[in-house]
Amino acid sequence: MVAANTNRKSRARAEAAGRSHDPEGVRRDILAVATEEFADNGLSGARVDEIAARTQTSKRMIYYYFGDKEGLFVAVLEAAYGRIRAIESDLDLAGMEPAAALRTLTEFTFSYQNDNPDFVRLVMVENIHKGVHLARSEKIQAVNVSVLAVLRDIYQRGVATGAFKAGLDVIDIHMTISALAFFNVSNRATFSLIFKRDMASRAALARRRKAVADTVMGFVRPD
Amino acid sequence: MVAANTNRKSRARAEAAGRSHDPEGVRRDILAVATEEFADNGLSGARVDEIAARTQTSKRMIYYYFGDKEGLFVAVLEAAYGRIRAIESDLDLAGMEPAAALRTLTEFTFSYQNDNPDFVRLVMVENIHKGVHLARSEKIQAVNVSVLAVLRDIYQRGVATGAFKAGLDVIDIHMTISALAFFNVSNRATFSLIFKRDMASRAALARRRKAVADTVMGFVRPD
DNA sequence: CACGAATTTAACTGTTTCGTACAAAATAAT
DNA sequence: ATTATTTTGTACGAAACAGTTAAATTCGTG
Repeated sequence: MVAANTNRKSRARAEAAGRSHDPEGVRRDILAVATEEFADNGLSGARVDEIAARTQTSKRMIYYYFGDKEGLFVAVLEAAYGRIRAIESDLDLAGMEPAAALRTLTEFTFSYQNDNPDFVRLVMVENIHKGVHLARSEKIQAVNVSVLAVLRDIYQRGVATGAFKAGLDVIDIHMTISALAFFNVSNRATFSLIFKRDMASRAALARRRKAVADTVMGFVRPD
Repeated sequence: MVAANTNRKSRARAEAAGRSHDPEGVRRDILAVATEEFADNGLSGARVDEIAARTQTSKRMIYYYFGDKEGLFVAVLEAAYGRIRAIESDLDLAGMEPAAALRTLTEFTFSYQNDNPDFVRLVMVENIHKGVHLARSEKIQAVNVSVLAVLRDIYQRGVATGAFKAGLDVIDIHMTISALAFFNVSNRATFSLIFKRDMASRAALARRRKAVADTVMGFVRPD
């Protein structure tokens, strides 16, 4: 009942000395490369051979650990969703004043998506495929509901103090935040091309982040 | 200087009688099928053989008219952008009161994107590919700036009457409208899966359309 | 109606790509 | 010591796939 080679000591040794048995390290290596490859080229566009070539290991190991290409994609999605959840739970918004908390949450979401275009692009790819891989994964389903709890707390406190308009749907608010943050990454190529607008520079991001936060605050503002 | 087989009479005859030479009809047929196929499966995921099989014509004609798979994709994008521009220019917002005009424009955009998921999905696909096909097409570049002129007129009139807050960027407003309308289609699969929210029913769309319009109005509303 | 240009048909080519087979060895757990 | 897990490496099969060759048909035009 002891976890195989996953305890800290043996793993650390394996990595440091370049030892040969390090299943978790191999998985991480494959997942990191596959994340980039799927984010760049989509599910059909990504090449298993190319992923294998860019890892420290071989194609054989991809199939050993992930079964097939789609299994690898599911694992990549799970890892990506896992990362954002881990970071989200680090935010301490319960102690802040409602308006400040909502603005902070919005700006954090915006910054996270912009700092992690691979996550956004994976979600785009998964949506092109109608969410079938997400649906297949049990791990992910429970993940993102935690954001809603945080937001619900902020909103209810805001309504109580009169800072926010009553009667809004928390999922609506979340959708608005997500949409505005997501679009800046997902549609950057076509939008900036058509409207000749830089969307990736530090200054442009700061400007847009403020506009997005203002938009969200405008939505919850009482009449 | 007379256009070959493209005048109305001969085309109509060709279609009606099932005649063999009908270049424009063949192009339309291919484009219609390819639009669905690319929107469903992405650029790499779409299969030329599958597109060919679903047309009335053969694979060879795809290459005859569009050169290669990417050429076909560019043509599909051009046609999709062309359609939205054609409809947008039909809206008569110049005569409306600024607030009503902005709300109408927002709701129209929302409805158009939701009624035309293939358009949204094509734009997603193109963004996965960093906009390289859009960049290659001269036709599209000039297209979408017309929306900005309409929006600029509305906004300036609204500022003049005091209905809107001054100092906003028209592209920012457009981006907000686009993001909120787009997301409802682009991320429907993953979002509705995670948050167990129906986003496609008539009632859900009406609700969300109002929320989106309220959000936009909140953004331009004076302090 | 002749003749060159445009359009269409049908079978074919060569490569890419996912996934596996085979054969064996190093390492870890018990 | 023995059993299970992890790793290496190459080569290969079979299907999927984008794109082509070449000839035939139809059409506009003089």
